[in-house]
Amino acid sequence: MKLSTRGNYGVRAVYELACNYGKGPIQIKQISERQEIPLKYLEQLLLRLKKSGIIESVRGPAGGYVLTDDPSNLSIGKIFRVLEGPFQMSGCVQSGNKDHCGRMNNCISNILWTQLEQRFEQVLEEISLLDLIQLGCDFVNEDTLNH
Amino acid sequence: MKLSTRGNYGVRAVYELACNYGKGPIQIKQISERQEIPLKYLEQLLLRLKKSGIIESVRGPAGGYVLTDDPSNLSIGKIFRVLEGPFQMSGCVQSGNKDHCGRMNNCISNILWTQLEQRFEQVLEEISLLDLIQLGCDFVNEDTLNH
DNA sequence: TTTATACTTGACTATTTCAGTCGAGTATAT
DNA sequence: ATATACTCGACTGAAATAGTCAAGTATAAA
Repeated sequence: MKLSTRGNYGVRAVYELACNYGKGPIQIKQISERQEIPLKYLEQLLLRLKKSGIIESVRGPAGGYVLTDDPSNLSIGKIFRVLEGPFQMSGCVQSGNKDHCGRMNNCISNILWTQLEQRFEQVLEEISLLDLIQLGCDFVNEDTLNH
Repeated sequence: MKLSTRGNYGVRAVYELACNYGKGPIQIKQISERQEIPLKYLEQLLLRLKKSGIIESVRGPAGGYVLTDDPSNLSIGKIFRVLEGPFQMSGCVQSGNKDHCGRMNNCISNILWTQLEQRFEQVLEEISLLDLIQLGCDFVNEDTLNH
């Protein structure tokens, strides 16, 4: 059960923007260096995050990326969904998909997988970028995450 | 965030055994047909489940597979772990892995990913095969899964 | 003791995704 | 003008996925 690096990279990149929220743009090169993410790969990820509306770009000298909204309004689930798509426990069942796959009615997948997907997404939804900032850069308070 | 078919197939296959718990072995061919899982692929999965101790095999005519333990003692998380490995939010951080990756201390991944992994596994751990049986083949009671 | 049944094992394969690279292009502040 | 910094499309090697194929081995029953 391995998730790709994209969500991981994405959260770390946006975290850099969140730390600087309200203080102007941060350059992609800076993010790349601080978070040790390959620059050209990061470009792709930030572009997708921009198209989704999570971040904005400022072109030209002294440009960079900024967060469009307050860190408290951005969950890590939203970042994951943009970069990795929604959770899918199986090909035939997607959250909210009501289409029948032919054996829908004697398939235990039916609601079980949908439920699991929803609960996974819920876990990601509960943590905001503000939480990450407040917990500090170098260490995360386990109690808060456990809530 | 797509999980492979193996966990899905695995739960469905073991579900067939769980329904027949205490009533003798079920043949792989039967599982394959009822759950519409490719026979040769299913062989691989059942072999792994057998080696992990979750199921046992009986060779020869009238043979097949049986669950080694009561359905109430088997979580779907255990099946997933055998067939897909533990949750990994990224390559560098695994639950319980205390090795340093060089930038461990200024990496927000550090405890965050570990926490997420644990909470995901917890979700899978909460649902037993008995739950699945009791909820019935054709429909799953959402309230129980939401608990 | 043969035989049919059913699990066991290893090797092989096509397709897709991942993770990343490369190179050219566009917008803009100075 | 020009240097800076984001944009975009195409390309690539490696790995995982989702299977298939072809041989085994163990055993109950005739």
